[in-house]
Amino acid sequence: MTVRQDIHSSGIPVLCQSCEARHRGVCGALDPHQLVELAKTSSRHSVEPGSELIGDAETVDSYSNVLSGVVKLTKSLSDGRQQIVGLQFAPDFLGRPFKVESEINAEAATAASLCSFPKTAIERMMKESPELEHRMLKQTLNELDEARDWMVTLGRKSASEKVASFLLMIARNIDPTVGPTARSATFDLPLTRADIADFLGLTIETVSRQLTRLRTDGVIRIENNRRVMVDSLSRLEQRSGA
Amino acid sequence: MTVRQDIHSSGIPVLCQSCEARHRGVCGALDPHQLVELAKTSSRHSVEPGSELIGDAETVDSYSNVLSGVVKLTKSLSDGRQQIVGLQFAPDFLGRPFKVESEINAEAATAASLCSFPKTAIERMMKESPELEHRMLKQTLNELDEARDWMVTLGRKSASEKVASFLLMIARNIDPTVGPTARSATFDLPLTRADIADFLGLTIETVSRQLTRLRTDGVIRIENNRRVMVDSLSRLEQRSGA
DNA sequence: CGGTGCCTTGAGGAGTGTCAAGATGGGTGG
DNA sequence: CCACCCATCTTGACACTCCTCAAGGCACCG
Repeated sequence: MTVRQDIHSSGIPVLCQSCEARHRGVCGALDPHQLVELAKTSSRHSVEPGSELIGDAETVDSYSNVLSGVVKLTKSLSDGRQQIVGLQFAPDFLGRPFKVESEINAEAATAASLCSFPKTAIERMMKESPELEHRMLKQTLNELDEARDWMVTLGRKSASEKVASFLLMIARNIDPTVGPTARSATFDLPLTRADIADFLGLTIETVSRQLTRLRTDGVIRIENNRRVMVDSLSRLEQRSGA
Repeated sequence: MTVRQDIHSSGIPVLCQSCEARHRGVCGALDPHQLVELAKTSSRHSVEPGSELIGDAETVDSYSNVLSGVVKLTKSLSDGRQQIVGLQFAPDFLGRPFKVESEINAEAATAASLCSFPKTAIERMMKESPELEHRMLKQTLNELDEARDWMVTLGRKSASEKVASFLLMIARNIDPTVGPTARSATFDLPLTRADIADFLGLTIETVSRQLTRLRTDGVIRIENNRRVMVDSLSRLEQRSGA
């Protein structure tokens, strides 16, 4: 036991030993030596809801792993209309390789903790480690699949289907007890009504009305405007347009 | 001259010698030996508009490069509502690595020519050639950027802004003379009104009305329902919401 | 010359946005 | 502990955009 543990954790930076990104995230592609190198220039930090992570200047020359919380990726039109184009959960990788400037903004939707490292460090390692680039490719492909799923929602679903679809997606990402066979779910919404509206291409009022309707129809229960209980996920799914 | 040509083309399969994908596409990542290997199992073929390329069975175990024409990627809801989630132009790569079944359909929007090869061949080469995976990552990141741009269009733009945005995007992809500084453009629409509607999350009628409005306002001219002339791209851009 | 797709145009209505008011809840300071 | 404030959320009335349904035009083809 002690020997096995020594084998597995020998040389792994303290910072990384209990880090989820080392397993399911991109850091899983790195060997102990590379982890040590990366950890030298890495730092964990916590951010408050609303903190700007990428966008108007600031942290443009670093990448991060999301360790907890939810980060929203947004794009805006010149007149202020906004659209959320992605949500990142742990242990997603945050940043856009091979591009100096991003037209995307990233903002903490909830309290969140991140592990950040300089762009140059990761980009150097990507050149050396095909496995790292392989993981990046896989995550990017997954994000592309998600983006295309949401394009269907944005383009072709009604307001009530959009809200139901959103709740389903959050349930699957937030409630750790929700597997493929789960029948019910409980979770705190990581987004305000305004964020949900920006995610679904609706207004705050429409989101609120649809949530009220789902509540009065007995599909969901809501506590404190944030906590949502879904007794029958399949009933919710029926309303999501599938 | 002859010597130089010999150097550059020595050992390159005939199939590939004049192929655009060898320059701007993923095949640019392969060395002559690998090209020869891949070409052994590759085949070019032309398809007619409407041909199903990925989807209900058929060619699920092969990848392709788009050599000419336009391919539309679609997703559908169970009740038949459809959304186009991407358009592929030459020399884009077509296919979803690391996944057995795709929930995406691909269909030729115009007459198109493709170069296809077995999944296994590419996947083997990706393991051997980091450069190939690097190119795949870059294309995937670009597609993700495009998808997110369209999410803004789908979620936050009005019908007239959507149609203007669509025309701009097509102009930039189709008319070879359109650079960043071009003031005007002429092109054939690669999509029917129904396709445009599926792309923009609108109905055929709304698309038609908005095109008519752009025409009566003098922003575009249309011949034969397909050929579009834009005298002032900046006027069109003003109407795209930017 | 009549079909058959594809596109356009019109009239009317449903669904969502807009504007405005009021409710709720969490935090702060007295 | 209560009073107050502020942000967030809900609800209502109305307007407008876009969808639905229906008819008609146009080009291509047998």
